[in-house]
Amino acid sequence: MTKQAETRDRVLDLIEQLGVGESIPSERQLSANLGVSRLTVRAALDELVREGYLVRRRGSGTFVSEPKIAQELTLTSFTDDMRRRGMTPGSRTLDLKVVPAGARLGRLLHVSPSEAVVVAKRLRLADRETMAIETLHVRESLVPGLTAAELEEGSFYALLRDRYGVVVAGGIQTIEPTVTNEEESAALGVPLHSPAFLFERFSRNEAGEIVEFVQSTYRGDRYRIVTDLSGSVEMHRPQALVARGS
Amino acid sequence: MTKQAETRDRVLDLIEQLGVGESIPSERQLSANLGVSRLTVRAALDELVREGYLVRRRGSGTFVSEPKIAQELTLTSFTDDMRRRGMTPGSRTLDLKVVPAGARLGRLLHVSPSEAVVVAKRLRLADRETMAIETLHVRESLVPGLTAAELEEGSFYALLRDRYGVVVAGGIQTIEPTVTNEEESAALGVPLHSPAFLFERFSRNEAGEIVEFVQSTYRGDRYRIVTDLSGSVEMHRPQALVARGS
DNA sequence: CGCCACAAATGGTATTGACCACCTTGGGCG
DNA sequence: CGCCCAAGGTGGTCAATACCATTTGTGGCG
Repeated sequence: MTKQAETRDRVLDLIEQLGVGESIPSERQLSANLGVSRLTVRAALDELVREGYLVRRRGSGTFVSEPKIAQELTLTSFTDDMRRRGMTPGSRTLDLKVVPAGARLGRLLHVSPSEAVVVAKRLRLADRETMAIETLHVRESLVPGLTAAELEEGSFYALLRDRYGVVVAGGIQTIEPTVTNEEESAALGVPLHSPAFLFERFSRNEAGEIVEFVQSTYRGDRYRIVTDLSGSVEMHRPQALVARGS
Repeated sequence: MTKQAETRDRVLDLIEQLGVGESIPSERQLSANLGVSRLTVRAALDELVREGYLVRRRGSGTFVSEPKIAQELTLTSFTDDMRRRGMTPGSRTLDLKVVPAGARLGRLLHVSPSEAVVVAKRLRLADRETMAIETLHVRESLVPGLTAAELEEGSFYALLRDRYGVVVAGGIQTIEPTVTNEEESAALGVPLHSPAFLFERFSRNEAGEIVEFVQSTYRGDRYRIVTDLSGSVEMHRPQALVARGS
């Protein structure tokens, strides 16, 4: 455990005992109290400021900040995303098949066109209501024996990690507006040609290899993206997805 | 100009002359070459790493990273957003009027219904092509004498800061999918009922007062949101703020 | 020829000391 | 009583130095 990490934890303890808007001890005081140099304190505070726990005010002090809606949220998992806002996530597998990748999928997943690929179509539910319809593409060799039932149990990423030892380390996601087609309208329970988000995500493991390609259509009447613009200059970090309350 | 900012600019120059994947000089070399301490170099590099220009490899060096197209695209102004995408931003004011806020606008802007409000409708251009149509609402007392021409010159936020001394410090933005109506289709040059993004943004100054309310409709065929999910694992921290008593 | 250990170089962490720019506050003056 | 300004405290920046952990290339040994 580095001193910086220890300092971070100590300050986090302090933060928990304080209310929003109260000030933490000055950097010099923390330095003396914790027996570390001021620069180490600053490095730890830098981290906490980046994460949104604290705000600095030059000449004044460092204060506990209001919890930000957008902080701590990751875009990676629908399951986590829903849980964080108190909704119960669910999943219903509509179809699961193993097929040769073919030209298009092979190119997208960076595998040979003859390689076996699992293609699964499923509904994503929040509080038993359909929030999105999703098509998942993943190399069959990564998830041998994957069943439709397993896909409904919990987070796919947790499954990947715990059962198959595949850790999702990063990815790229694009979002565009679209309108629902017949299949999507029926699945989501919305009128034909309703506005919707189309999410396309490529996930990579630590080695940079593509793990999955996912296309999701989110109903536009119940799902919206909320971004917190606080600290627009310095904070080049999180964007978060937030489901609109019903 | 602080030494750190100078160092940052120098390194940025170096980056432009190098290709992706090439290494910049070591921190110690930069320190010697630029005549600043290694700490200052590190602070500057920290910033560039945060912004995605560089990646560090312990024991190996610091390298130019692949350009991340738009990972914080919605966090800044349209002007900055387009520049980051390598396009030339522009603006054309369609209409600008000063009207009483009324009930709805007064509530949104947190002002009296009788207060004068500037309502401006303008096209946002990228490389001379229409990218979005936007309606801006701002208290008239904040921007006395604002003209249509000024709105076309550059970033509205730069104008607010430089001419009116109003610094936008934060805000909340929501994004939802929609389809274009007649006016939007005509303005954007797309068919009626084309998919589009509807952005709604509330900006606040440092005091937390609402500065502006903006509604923007972005054409969905040319504008996509791209998010980089790398690092989402690291950001997955225990959240003490939720449990904290208020 | 191939493997391995070691040395050099790199970024990561940490200390001490100093000065600056800014904000807050309290005391003094009108 | 109220205003103003100076002093002290705060975060922001910078220097010089030291040691650690990791990576990598190279030279020597088998």
